[in-house]
Amino acid sequence: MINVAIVEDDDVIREGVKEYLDSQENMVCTAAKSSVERFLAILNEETLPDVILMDIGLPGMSGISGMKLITEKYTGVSIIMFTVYIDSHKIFESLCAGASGYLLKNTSFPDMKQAIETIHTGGSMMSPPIARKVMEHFHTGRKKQVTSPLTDKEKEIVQGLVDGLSYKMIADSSSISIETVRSHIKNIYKKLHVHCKADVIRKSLTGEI
Amino acid sequence: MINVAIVEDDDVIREGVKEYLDSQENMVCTAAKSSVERFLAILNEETLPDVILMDIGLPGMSGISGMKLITEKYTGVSIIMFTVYIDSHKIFESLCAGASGYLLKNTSFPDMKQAIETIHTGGSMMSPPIARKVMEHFHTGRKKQVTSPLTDKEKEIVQGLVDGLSYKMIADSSSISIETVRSHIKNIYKKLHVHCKADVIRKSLTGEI
DNA sequence: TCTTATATCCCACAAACATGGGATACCCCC
DNA sequence: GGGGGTATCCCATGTTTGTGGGATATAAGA
Repeated sequence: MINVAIVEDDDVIREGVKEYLDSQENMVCTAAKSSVERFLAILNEETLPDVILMDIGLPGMSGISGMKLITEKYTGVSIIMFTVYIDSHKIFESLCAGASGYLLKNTSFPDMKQAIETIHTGGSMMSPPIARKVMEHFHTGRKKQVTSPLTDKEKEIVQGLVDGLSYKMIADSSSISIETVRSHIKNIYKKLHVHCKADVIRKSLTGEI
Repeated sequence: MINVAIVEDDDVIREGVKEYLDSQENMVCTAAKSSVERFLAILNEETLPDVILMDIGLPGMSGISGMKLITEKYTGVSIIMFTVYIDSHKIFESLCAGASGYLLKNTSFPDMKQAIETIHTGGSMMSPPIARKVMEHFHTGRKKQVTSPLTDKEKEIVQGLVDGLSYKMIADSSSISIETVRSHIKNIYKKLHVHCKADVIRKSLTGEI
């Protein structure tokens, strides 16, 4: 049984969600409050739910501020932001503050149920437009390693090192002699001005190459 | 009608997915290739699909490298990474390289279909464990000390390794004997279940410790 | 009190790595 | 045609690392 709470000021939505959740055989809505303040007033170790559906635009304290307070005090509770905002700033503020999921209010009840189940089992769920924003956030970070002085073969060797393989294992996986691997590595060290494997791995993982 | 291509070296999976997609009334699998090289050989403006399902662990060029080539040349195509890797490094490398989705291979056919539809309409989809990793990436400042089984001294040694120092250099910088460093490292290896320095560095840099 | 974890040190041996030499062959470019 | 870069292989030598054994001391728990 998954204990769920909802903090949402719109009466129709809040009560509708509560009714739907209570009608599921594997979950129960233990609290349905219209503001963070009212929710905090009844929150303690005993009433702590597994998952909280939290609106962002609330009267009084915002859902994001509320989430920060709750996650600081109680570990182990997962919070799903439940809102109409597709605004990047609110999304990333929520994620950075510890949200485990981000659902838009147009999400269907079955999808909401699935999201709650997923998050309860350690996964995470975002509505597709939110996921798109998050993805695009990473896409902006691509532009650098055109400067890599390494050849494809050398990059392949480097990947082997990063994967924790020994020279022998790299040689086998590329079907070349260990001596060839050693030779490539000598050239890699020269190009990168390093003198040990650890440096190559660090440079690779930190994006320096 | 959504044109989909799949690049996957496992014959059973590739043909199974192709068959499933072709049996859907709103999509068609226009290409099913076993390597990036073979896919690129038939790829042009006419054969360009709407969505590409791309394996990461492929013989020859990796799916991530393949994606970089494709997204650089053709804009407007969406690529879903389709793989067994839950490794943070691979996830973020994929996202930064322009992936529009990230599905694990245990994804059901209906979920896969939904992901393709979602991505085709401008959304994005990640398997829940992947979404969790992405979310955790934003959760700054919490999580560290709960996941790390290492003591402060051991973390100090690990930092030395990450910085590319030899045992001797770590010993000097901490004003302890090299034998003590070796002893700590033996304990670190035991705790992390690894057998070489490279693994420790990778785990540290990818946030696994 | 006894065990456990931590931190400090030592020895010895084998495996892996770093570095210096080579060699051959291919390809591209001037 | 020759020089430069790449890819492939080999040898020798010394260093670093990995792993197995120890030892001592202290602090924290069961």
